[in-house]
Amino acid sequence: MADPDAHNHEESATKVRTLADLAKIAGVSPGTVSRALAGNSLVNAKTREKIEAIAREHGFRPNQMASKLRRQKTGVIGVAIPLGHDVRQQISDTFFMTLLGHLADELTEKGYDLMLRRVIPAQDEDWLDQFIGSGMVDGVIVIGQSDQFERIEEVADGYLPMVVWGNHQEGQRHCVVGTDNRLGGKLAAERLIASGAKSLAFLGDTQPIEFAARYAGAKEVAAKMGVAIRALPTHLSPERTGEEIAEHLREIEGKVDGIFAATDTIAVTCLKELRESGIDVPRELKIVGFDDLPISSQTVPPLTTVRQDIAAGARGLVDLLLRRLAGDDTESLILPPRLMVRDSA
Amino acid sequence: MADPDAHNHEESATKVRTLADLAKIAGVSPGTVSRALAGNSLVNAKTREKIEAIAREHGFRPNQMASKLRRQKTGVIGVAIPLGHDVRQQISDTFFMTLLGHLADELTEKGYDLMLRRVIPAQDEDWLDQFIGSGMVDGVIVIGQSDQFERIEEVADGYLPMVVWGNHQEGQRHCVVGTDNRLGGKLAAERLIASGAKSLAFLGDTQPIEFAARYAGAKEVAAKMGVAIRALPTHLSPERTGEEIAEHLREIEGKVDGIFAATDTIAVTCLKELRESGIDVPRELKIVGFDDLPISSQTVPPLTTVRQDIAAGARGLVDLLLRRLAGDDTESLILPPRLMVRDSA
DNA sequence: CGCGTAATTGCAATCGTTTGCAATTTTACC
DNA sequence: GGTAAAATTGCAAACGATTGCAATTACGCG
Repeated sequence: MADPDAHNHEESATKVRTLADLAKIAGVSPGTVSRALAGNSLVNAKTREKIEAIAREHGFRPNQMASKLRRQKTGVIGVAIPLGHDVRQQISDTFFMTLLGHLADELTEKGYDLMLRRVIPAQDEDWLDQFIGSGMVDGVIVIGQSDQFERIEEVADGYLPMVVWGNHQEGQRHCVVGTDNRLGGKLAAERLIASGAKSLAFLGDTQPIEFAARYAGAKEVAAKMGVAIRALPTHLSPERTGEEIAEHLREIEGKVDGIFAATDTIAVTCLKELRESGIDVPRELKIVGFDDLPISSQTVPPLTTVRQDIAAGARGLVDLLLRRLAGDDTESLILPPRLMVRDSA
Repeated sequence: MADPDAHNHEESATKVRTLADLAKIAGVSPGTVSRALAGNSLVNAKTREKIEAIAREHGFRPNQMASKLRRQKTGVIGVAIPLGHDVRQQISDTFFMTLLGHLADELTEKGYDLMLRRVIPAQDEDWLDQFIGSGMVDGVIVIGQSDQFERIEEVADGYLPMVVWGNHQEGQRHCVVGTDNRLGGKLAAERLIASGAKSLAFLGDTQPIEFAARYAGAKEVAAKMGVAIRALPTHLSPERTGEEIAEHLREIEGKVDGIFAATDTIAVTCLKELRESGIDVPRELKIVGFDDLPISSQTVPPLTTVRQDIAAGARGLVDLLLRRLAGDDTESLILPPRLMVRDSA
């Protein structure tokens, strides 16, 4: 605090870059410096203060690589975003990005750094082992199972500190945090039917198991209520999606009066296309989305959607991962979805 | 390829975790294994193949920490997001997240990993030195100057491999990539005035220099055209912003007929509040935003806004950083904004 | 077949910290 | 003041890969 010249890092005659350098100046051994800087060890208070002062004066900071090598832990959590089906789909997807933001918050708070890696499994089927085996991370969070369910399962058998955002299936072996997609799908379908829809369509790719589960839930309800439902595969890549949806809409015009969109992003595009076609929502066609993105309350009409609690998801992911790092073989965490009734259905 | 049992990583009697282990099996020295796995060295082709086969069979991967320590480079680029004024403002901001996504793409493509760190300068004024001095990254990209302009300047003097997303100011020393905010502000104001606005308001926080420059540009045009303009400070934190904007709108009702929103996020909220108040856009009130987020073309009415080319920005950031890593003291890169005329003004 | 050169491989130092263990200094107490 | 116990500090061996230099082997050619 009473440091008269904290700024002259540059001026200091001798560059001190290693513990040894600093040790020489302080007149102690490197070991002592290490302990002093680590803080909690058993070093004489006066010695520590002196060392800390010198360190501050020279802007010294111990080399992390060496430290991590020696301690065999990195303090870094890897976050992988597999882009399975539609390349470039998710990295620009608001939902995943928001989740990522929350993850960054949570991890930082717990003192971990976050290493982000976008992977294209199709190009490199070894992606997960490589990330884990790289020795760069203490644990891994995978955002989205994409079409990599099996691979993740395999890895999970031999690698504890991994948690995945995605869908939970009966008997799966990897630890997952995610919304109950099937239930969400049910809520959506129930709502559509309750508000008068007689014939439903699911807009989205049914390959990814998250989406498949949403569709399955909707299908179950539709079957029970004696309502038809069909799936219209829709990609998420920003360029094609508009055109594709427009096509679908033309195709189903008059035949379908209730749309369950796999994500809000799709739903919002839908709303836009419908507005341009002069089709009234919700009178002629009802729509329910999924996610409850910030935009969804601001569309016209405001979107009825199934909410995923992203912040809770991020907290869960980090929480479980830390427990796993501590050796605990945690259970999965399934979050309840919540129907946000607004005006589109 | 002709590997009869590539799967039995687990079964392999002896765990091979180090170069030395592998070397023993292959009957060569660790040095040779290192060279063989590195690929490009001068190792006998047959020896290399044998080593690679063994490595594959045992799922061996060299320890990164050791490698990085020895080679004195990490292959990791740090990406810092300083949350200056409004904590939690930017990490959930669509614009920054999209930029981050593109950065991840670009960096991955160039073979770098990305370490993400969210920092709250107010809590830790040493954030930048700490990130750089951590020895964890070869270079740093800072997303947004926030209120940390001075600190960044200081650091830039002694640290070459840093590039910042943000605003460019006459004579600044750090290398920046960003949109010409002042010009963007001018475009916005010109558009508002051209479409008939007689009295303008700027909605946004004028503290961050990016926003300040946008406001300055608008003010310049307003002054030249003899039109009034006022700034209405608006925070970006998701919770308060709606209420705050509503308040502003009540306050200026009738007095202002043209709004320049500092970001599309603000503009979209504005549109929503106005719709609820029954104020017609653009007839009674015109609005121009900034960013051109994906949502902006889907609002009602579609938002006229100033477009920032995020992808080009990310490419520029990475490109300049790599040149700086190679020792080149690069110039800043200023991208031209583009007015996207839609229906809100 | 012998020798010179080129192609491979092995050796051993190095990157900078951490940490168990031993050595030393303090402190406490009789 | 002396001795035992406690508190500090120093020593030196890891951590695991890389790489300059030296040593060995292979190859070409007269």
